[in-house]
Amino acid sequence: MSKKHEILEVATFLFATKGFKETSMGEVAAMSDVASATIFYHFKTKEDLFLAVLSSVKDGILEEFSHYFGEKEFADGSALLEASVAFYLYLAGTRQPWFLLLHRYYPYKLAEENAYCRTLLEEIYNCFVDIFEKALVKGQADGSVGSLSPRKTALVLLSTVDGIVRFKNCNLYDAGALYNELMSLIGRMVK
Amino acid sequence: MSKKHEILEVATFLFATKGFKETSMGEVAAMSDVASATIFYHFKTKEDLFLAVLSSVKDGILEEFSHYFGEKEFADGSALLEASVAFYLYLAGTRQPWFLLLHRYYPYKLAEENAYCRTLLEEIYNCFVDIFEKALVKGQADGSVGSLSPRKTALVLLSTVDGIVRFKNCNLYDAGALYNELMSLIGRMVK
DNA sequence: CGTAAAACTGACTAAGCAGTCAGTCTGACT
DNA sequence: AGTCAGACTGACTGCTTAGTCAGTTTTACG
Repeated sequence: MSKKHEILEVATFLFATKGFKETSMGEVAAMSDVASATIFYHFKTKEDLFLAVLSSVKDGILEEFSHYFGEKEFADGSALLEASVAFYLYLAGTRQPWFLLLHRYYPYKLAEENAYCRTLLEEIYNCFVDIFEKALVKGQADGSVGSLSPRKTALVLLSTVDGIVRFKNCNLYDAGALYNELMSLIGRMVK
Repeated sequence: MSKKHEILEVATFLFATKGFKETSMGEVAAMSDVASATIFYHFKTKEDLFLAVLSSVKDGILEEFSHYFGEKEFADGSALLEASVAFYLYLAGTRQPWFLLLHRYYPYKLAEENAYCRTLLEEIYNCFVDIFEKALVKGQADGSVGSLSPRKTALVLLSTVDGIVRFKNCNLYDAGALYNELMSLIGRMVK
């Protein structure tokens, strides 16, 4: 593994688990087995390193998405919707650092003044909203979903699953224990 | 206003809008029109100051809650549930700093090693979950809510509204635009 | 091999930070 | 007036940190 890639992986982990300000470049360097000046050779500033991390997270999410939905076929919109929720929860379980990162405030603060950061966040969240919206539209076409605004409903659905993942990552309660309840509630919600 | 109280108000605002690590004691002192040593006279450490802030937020939430639900009567559980969601959104609008604070990761990180912090967070979230749960139980008694697990459903509802508030505070999309949709979706969800 | 660019590093700097301390000020009570 | 406790402060310290730089090592290639 190239040192640049190693730095990126370590930084992803530390920014996610400790936070941006709480992570020092020296720490990243030590864990990457690299001199701290090496980080500044590959990434101009600490903020630059963060943007590279966020970009790699975006790439990872888009890749996982196409891998998960790539070849599968779904009976109807309702089944696709359920699979979409399951995908989100699966991703949050296997890629916890990504979600820890996205549940911190720093990226959104940075997005206020940094257009590139804003773009990255929009791509990530649009991806998620689109998954839900497409399932709802498909469901309305085949009759498995009732009449409602697909976009707005998708946003509410994303809020719900994202909220559950956040609470889980904050150790407030367990997402797994809510899985069945969540699915039946969502089913009734969009019927 | 006593200087101690002034410090607490300024710290609440700064911890909420900038974050714990990103806020310096010097900054709090300057905005409170106080010498920085004065803060350390009233609060032993920066962490202590944060806990005092969180505690005052908890008190504020409990007070707002009893004020809002104090004398009102509700036709049925369904109406109470709607009022509960409205209360959460109202609070998030009028007391944005409280929610910005609660949507940061720092308090939950601190809660892992600090029992007092954990207690404060539990009191806050139990308050919210209880509001929803009580409405659902009342609704099941009067028939306006279907058969479902009140506690688990309350957790899902809290995730939903909390998720919407977070997205709004992160400038991802507007909670207001979703109000009507949200209410009708929740209504269908618990029917 | 030679050499030039790219990758990497140790030693450094300047700034910002939480927290301390010795002492001053204020106001209440005698 | 005297005194005493609590409120407050300026000046300081020791530590951490992002970022720099001049120089060394590694790599790619003719």
